[in-house]
Amino acid sequence: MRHTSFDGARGCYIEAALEVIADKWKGVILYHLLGEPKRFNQLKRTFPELSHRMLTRQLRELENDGIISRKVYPEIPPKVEYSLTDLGRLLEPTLLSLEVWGVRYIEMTRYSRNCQSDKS
Amino acid sequence: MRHTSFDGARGCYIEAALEVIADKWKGVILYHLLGEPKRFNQLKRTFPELSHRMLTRQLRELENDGIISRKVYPEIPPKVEYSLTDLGRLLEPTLLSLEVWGVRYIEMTRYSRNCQSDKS
DNA sequence: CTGGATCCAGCCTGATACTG
DNA sequence: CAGTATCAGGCTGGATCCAG
Repeated sequence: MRHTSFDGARGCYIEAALEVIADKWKGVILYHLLGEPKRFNQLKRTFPELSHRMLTRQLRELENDGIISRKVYPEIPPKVEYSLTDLGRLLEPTLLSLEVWGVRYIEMTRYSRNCQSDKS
Repeated sequence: MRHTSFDGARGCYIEAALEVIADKWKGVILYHLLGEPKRFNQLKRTFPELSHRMLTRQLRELENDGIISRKVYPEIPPKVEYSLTDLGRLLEPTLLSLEVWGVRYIEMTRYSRNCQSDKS
């Protein structure tokens, strides 16, 4: 939306794309949704550092942008599943490409970090 | 594919990647550096919405992350050129892929924005 | 031209409490 | 379980000034 003057047509598309997914959490969320649909708490557990509120917001935004879809099961207790839309699934090559780059990045910068995903 | 293990530690790489480039401006800057090296003001003019301060910061961060390199010409007035490093250039497929997605995104969301402007 | 430092308003975020 | 509302505090980014 806040898409204003730019240096030409070329930047437009990537800017639009970045506007939607250029966010660490969004990217990671989308990445984790590449597989099967996930429930809210499932995602929440996946990202301990991501607060409840933020996760909610990110999911909302992604949903509004048509990248993920939210399926509510009218049950008690509530059950909601998030999955990629067709549009979201189109991001798969990009995300995987980014992951590949991430590997290179860590290699080349000799990042001596451990890939522990559990920080709970 | 290992689509079943997206919950695991594999997220590390994409997380690392997103941590570095998951920023609208960084992405756009990198995109525009895919071509020839650019000077500071050149970039600044390219992104009117991006403030002097932010551009400086983003460039610094990208530089520190080894994605772009900064070449200073010891002249008066100063001249500095920014270009992609080898690592940064590895992002090209990802960025282009993202751009392609951006096209789809705009199409599918029926974004009625006009991306035809002049190319400078 | 490039870019650092400072000030300050505004947004954003996490925590918490509450609803269905 | 899933999600919203509220609020205080921190962080961020823009504007500005200064420097090489």
